Amino acid sequence: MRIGELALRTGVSKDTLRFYERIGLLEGDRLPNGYRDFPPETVPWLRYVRTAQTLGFTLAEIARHGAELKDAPDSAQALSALFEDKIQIVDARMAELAALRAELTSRVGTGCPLREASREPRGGGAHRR
Amino acid sequence: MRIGELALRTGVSKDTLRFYERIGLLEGDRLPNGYRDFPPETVPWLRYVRTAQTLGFTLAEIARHGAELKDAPDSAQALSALFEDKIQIVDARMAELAALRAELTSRVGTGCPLREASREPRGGGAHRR
DNA sequence: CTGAACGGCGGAGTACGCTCCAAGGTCAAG
DNA sequence: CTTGACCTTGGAGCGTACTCCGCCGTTCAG
Repeated sequence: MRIGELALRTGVSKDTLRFYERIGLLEGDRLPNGYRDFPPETVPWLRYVRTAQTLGFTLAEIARHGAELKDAPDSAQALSALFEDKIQIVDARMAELAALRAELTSRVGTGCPLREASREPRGGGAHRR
Repeated sequence: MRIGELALRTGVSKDTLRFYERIGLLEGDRLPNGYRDFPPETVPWLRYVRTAQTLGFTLAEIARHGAELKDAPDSAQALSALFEDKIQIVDARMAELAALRAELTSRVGTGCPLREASREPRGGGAHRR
C-alpha cells in the first residue's frame, strides 16, 4: 500500500506518516521506484498508535514498545509481560480519572470554585487526592 | 505566599509558575516591592491543573475553565454544568482506556504482535474496536 | 556595609508533534 | 509527448509547554 492510500484509510496525513517513518514508528519497504510500500498491518497499528497517544503515551514510547514487540516475535511470555505493563499504566490512569471524576462530582451543586482568591476566610476545604 | 514557597509546596518550578501566570493560568497579586503574592488556594488549584493536564487537557483549556468558574461565582447551576461537561469528557476518556485495556488483556497470552509485516498469511485477526 | 538568598524581567533555547513548502522524479491516460 | 495525479526529499515554521540565562533589584543576617 502506498502512502496516499494509507493516509486515506487511517486519516493520518501523508506528512505525518513520513514523519512517523523518520522517527521509527513506522517502517516502509520501498517499491523499485522509491515509493514507500506499507503492509496492510500498518492500518491497525496506526489505530493502536492513535489510541495509545490519546492515552498519554509519547510517540517515542509507542515506537519503543512496538520495537520490543518485534524483538520478541514468538515469546508469548514477553508479549504478555509487555501488555501487562501497559495494562498497569492504563489502570493507573483510570484511577486518576476516577479520582478527578469523584472530585468533580462532589462539587456538582456546591459552590466551591477550586480557585477564588480571599473571598472566604478558609472554611471547608474538600481537597483530598 | 511568594513564588519560592509556592514552588516548594507544589513541586512546580518558579519558572513554570511565572510561565503559568503569563498565560493566565495563575493570577498573582503583587507585594509593594513587586514580588508576586499568591493566595493559599493556589496550591490546590495547581494540583488540579496537574491532574487535568495528565488527563489530556491543554493549559489553555484549563485556564479557560478556571476563568468560567470565576465568571460564575455564585451560580451553582453554571458550576454544575461545567463540572458535568468535564465529567463527560472524563467518562469518554475512561471508556477509551477501558477499550484499550480490554484489547491488551485479550492479547495477553496470545502471540499477535499488532504489527509484524508479512510473516503469516493474515490468519486470526482479533482487531475489533 | 556586604554578601547570600530571594525575586523580577525579557529573551533565547528545547522537545515534541506535527504541517507546509519548493523542487523535482514516476507513471498511466489521452 | 504532455498533463495530472502521485510520489520523493530537505528544510522551514508552528503551537504547546516548558527551561535556562543574564542582568538587575530587594531583603535580611552578620
